[in-house]
Amino acid sequence: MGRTRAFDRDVALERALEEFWRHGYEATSVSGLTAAMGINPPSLYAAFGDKRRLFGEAVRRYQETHGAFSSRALAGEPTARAAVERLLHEAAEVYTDPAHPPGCMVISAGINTSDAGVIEELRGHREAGKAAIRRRIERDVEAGLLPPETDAPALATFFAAVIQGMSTQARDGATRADLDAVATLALRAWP
Amino acid sequence: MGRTRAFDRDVALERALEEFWRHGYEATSVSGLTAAMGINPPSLYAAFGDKRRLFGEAVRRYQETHGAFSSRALAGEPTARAAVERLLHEAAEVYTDPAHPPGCMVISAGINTSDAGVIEELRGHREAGKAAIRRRIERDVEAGLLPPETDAPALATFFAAVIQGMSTQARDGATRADLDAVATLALRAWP
DNA sequence: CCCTTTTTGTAGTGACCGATACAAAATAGC
DNA sequence: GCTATTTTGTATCGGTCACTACAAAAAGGG
Repeated sequence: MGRTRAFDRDVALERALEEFWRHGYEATSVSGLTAAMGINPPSLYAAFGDKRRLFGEAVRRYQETHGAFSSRALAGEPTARAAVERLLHEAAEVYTDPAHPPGCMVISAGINTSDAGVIEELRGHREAGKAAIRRRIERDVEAGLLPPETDAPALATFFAAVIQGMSTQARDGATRADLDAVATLALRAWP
Repeated sequence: MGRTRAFDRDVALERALEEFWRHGYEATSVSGLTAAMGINPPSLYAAFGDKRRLFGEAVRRYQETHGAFSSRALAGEPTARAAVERLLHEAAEVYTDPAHPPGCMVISAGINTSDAGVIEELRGHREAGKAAIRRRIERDVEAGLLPPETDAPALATFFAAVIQGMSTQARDGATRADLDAVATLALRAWP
């Protein structure tokens, strides 16, 4: 019972996600959000709580859609080498896709915000991504596919850093070809 | 003639620089600046013009002090390989120095700001840094120290991306040892 | 001393921030 | 149709933003 909602909650969330992606958490204003979502402030607050919770939902949606290539790449290849290679080249593709803002939302949206909860939430996702790379490499070490002296944590930090650098390069206007070249060079570090 | 200034302009500028370095351009408020500089708003505006021009002076000062290791490394080694190696390892040291904010101000301070002038100014510095790496590599190619098929632009983009990734990792709490390992791995891509 | 110039602290300016009060409008159950 | 419930648009809240008007205070030149 009651008046039915006049907007599509999922579509509005996707619009909000892209605002946060492009401008970051703090630089995204509620008026900018409502304009992008095509609704008024009371509708936003009734449907999503407040700006902070809307951001939380946007991050979750991002991880399940635009950012899901990462866990798919790490889980869907027979070797760690192939998994990381796919991860880097898919990052090159996604980060420069003109259909949405450049780079990675989890990497950039929390930079230069004062909300410690936002910073920690995104940092947690980045650390989880780094740990996933490390575990995928360790799996191949234990399986005998990589030398036992392989430094999986250092490699994971390295590839995480390369991916974060690719995100920044994409925001600076790098093309997919530029980032594919970065990915290829980074793989020369493979043990 | 006239009342003498009661604060040291250079010291105040360094304090402002660190505020911009830690919080970025937009997230740094004038009240935060005046608190860090130990002065009141009229003194800030009389001495530096406005927030935007103070930021410009802070960036110039950063390039001449904390960020000067970059051009020194590229100019002070006999080979491009040694220059880039020094560049990466000095970045690892500077980005994690607890005496000042982590990471690189030129890389992080402009992220998620709406002022297009600020974004463009910092992007210009980043592009100049990338171009300096490329020219240093090209010099060794022309001198016969590197194979003629060496892709200097791609290598420059790669090392620029690694440095930007190291800056983000430093902001996420990476240690100097972590970043030294990243630097060592990145150098495996050397032709 | 007095006059001019510059800096200082106080106390604000209008604009925008995130978040809401309120009542009209729209739906469901009876 | 009537009531209860939810959403809607308008208009606004107190707080903070970058910035400044103003006058007292502090210096130099005569």
